[in-house]
Amino acid sequence: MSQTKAKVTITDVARASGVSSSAVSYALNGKRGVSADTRDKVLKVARELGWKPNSAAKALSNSRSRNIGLIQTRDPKLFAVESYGMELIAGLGTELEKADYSLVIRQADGLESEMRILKDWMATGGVDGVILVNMELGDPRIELLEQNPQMPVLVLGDPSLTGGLPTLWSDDAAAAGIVVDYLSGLGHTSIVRVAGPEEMAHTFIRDRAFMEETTKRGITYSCLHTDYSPTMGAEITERFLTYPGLTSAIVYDSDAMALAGLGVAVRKGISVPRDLSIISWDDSFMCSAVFPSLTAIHRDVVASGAMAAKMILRIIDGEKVEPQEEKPYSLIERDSTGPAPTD
Amino acid sequence: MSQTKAKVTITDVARASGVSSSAVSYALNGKRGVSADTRDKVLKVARELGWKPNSAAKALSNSRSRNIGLIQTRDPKLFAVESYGMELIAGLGTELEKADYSLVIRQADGLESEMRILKDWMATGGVDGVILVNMELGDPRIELLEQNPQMPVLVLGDPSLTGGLPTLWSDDAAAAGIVVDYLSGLGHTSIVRVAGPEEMAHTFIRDRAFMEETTKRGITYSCLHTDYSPTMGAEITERFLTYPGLTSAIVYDSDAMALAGLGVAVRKGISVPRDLSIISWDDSFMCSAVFPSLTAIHRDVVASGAMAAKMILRIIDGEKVEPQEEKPYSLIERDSTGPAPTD
DNA sequence: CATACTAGCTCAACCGCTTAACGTAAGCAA
DNA sequence: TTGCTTACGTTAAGCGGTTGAGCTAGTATG
Repeated sequence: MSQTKAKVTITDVARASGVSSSAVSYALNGKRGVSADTRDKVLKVARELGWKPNSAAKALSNSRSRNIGLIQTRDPKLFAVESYGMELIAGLGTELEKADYSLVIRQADGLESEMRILKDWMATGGVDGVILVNMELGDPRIELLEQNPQMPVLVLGDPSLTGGLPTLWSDDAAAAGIVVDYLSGLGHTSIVRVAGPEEMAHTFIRDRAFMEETTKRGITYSCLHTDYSPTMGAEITERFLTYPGLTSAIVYDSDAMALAGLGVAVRKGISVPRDLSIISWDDSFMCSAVFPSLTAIHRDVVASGAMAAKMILRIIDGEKVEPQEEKPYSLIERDSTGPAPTD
Repeated sequence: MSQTKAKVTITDVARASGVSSSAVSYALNGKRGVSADTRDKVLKVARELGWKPNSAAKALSNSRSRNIGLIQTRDPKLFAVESYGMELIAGLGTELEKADYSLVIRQADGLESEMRILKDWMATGGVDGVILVNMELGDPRIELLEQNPQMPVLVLGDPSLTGGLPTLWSDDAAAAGIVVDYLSGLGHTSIVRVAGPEEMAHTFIRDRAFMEETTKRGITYSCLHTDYSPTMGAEITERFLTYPGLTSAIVYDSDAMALAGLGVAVRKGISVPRDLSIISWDDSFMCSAVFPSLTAIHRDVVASGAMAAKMILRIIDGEKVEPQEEKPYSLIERDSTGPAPTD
């Protein structure tokens, strides 16, 4: 085995193959300027010596770090609650891997520190592009990135709220329609929604869509916003269920809250789905594992992550990328939903 | 506002403050060699121009990338199932952030590709240190890193299986003792364990510990290994519960499998905890949200991540770091465990 | 046969920052 | 005055690659 001693540089390869370092560079990068013989020789030597290009040198020389940046905001504890983050990373990661790109993750404890990190990346060239997630209403990141068009960016969020930046988005409004349709079809005339934080862009989109869809069908609709924590989801459920007959269906904006809500209902002796139907927005293994299993709005986050990776790479390559829609949500019917109770 | 036009380099700062670029470097890095006046001037100019050191240049010059590497193996879909990964990242991230380090994540689809990535990092200098997780028995990564002592590494795993490498470890054997003690105290005379994959180092440790602890107390113990998927956890539970009276307590190696197992039991009309006690190894919000809530072995993964970050940074700084133990596991008693049924 | 062109290679500059080595002037003691 | 420090700056080399501009020898062209 080749004992990788110290760092082996292009100069070592050059010396060992009896040519200049430029020739080595040409050979290794498949450029013209060297004969086939020399190229073979160099490649062979490089392989034997276990040469790999130093990433810093390469980055400095062609101003490309081969890094994609992703910033995690929100409370670390809450993060773990959601499968979204991990699935996204997995999807991004696998696809970036193929392009020999790395995913750089930084942790922010709010929009301000996220802005700082973004500015940092723009000034230091630490990443070749960024992916923005968890967009808020009037998000300052949009303006920042619009003002600095030299930094490739992909926003995961609704195009109506992301300025002119390239986006990958899910049609949450359509999904809201599916949910309302479905519940309405089961005879429910009232829907309660335990939503995410009000300032989140996707919450806003959903809020509006639910409002419209329920109004259209003459369904009573009421909505309370949470911080996405299961605890708060449980509290609100508790409050709603204290007055029986208030609603026959609750839609949760996350699987974690749906699970917590289900727990509350069961504890209160409320039968799901006989007395109460529950829908989880976002599907995960929990939804199918728990009893009764949870009807859920499903989307393939890993696939979206992979798609996002492909898009940001194209954007980095200078392509103009149009807003693209994810594979649409689908409703997975399980045991937590049923006909509205006939009182 | 300062319109960040193009990249601003140290040379720009030098020109603008009328000194050489070296003087600027000294000034900005707080080194001696410049007068207080000059230093102030330079700092002021740098701030005005919005200068930030180019990370590639800095990395090239002092052979420090300020990146810590973490490799995700395992099936992306399975990943999302566990909160462990995300919590670890969160813990690492917040702590690295303080030291102005970034977390670089790469996705591998097996040990071989993980080895490739590690070798890559060692040759390219892409990261200053790596954190190894999900250790397996006879893991080839140990040997690789031992042979290349120039690459700082921290292993998250039991010191008995990680050669001489620095480790941060949890005392799984002790926790196994706690579990067996607890169940034994409740009068259970038989324990079934739905474990993780056999090749995982921590599974091995737990296997051995459970075997010893149960033998010591004369408890019937049987164990089946899974791939950690909730599906497989459910299947095995199904199989075990087909013969009633086979066991009165099941311990699951992950919260996901525990939830799935609970679902199976409830569906079969088995009362938890009256007829069956369930313990989840690894606690998460699910365990408290579900009904009945799950008694669980708890550890603070976010805190461990933070500790791991501090350790790897010290290792990078050349300190010799002794194997360190995480805050010990604790058993959180909830509703899924109770006295053994008296037949 | 002189000229032009091209393939194959080397030189040297450059990416942006660090740092050892050196120069210079001021400060101080003898 | 000389000699020795010390403080403050500059120059230049180097980190490990890339790349435009030569240079040289071989081949095609008129």
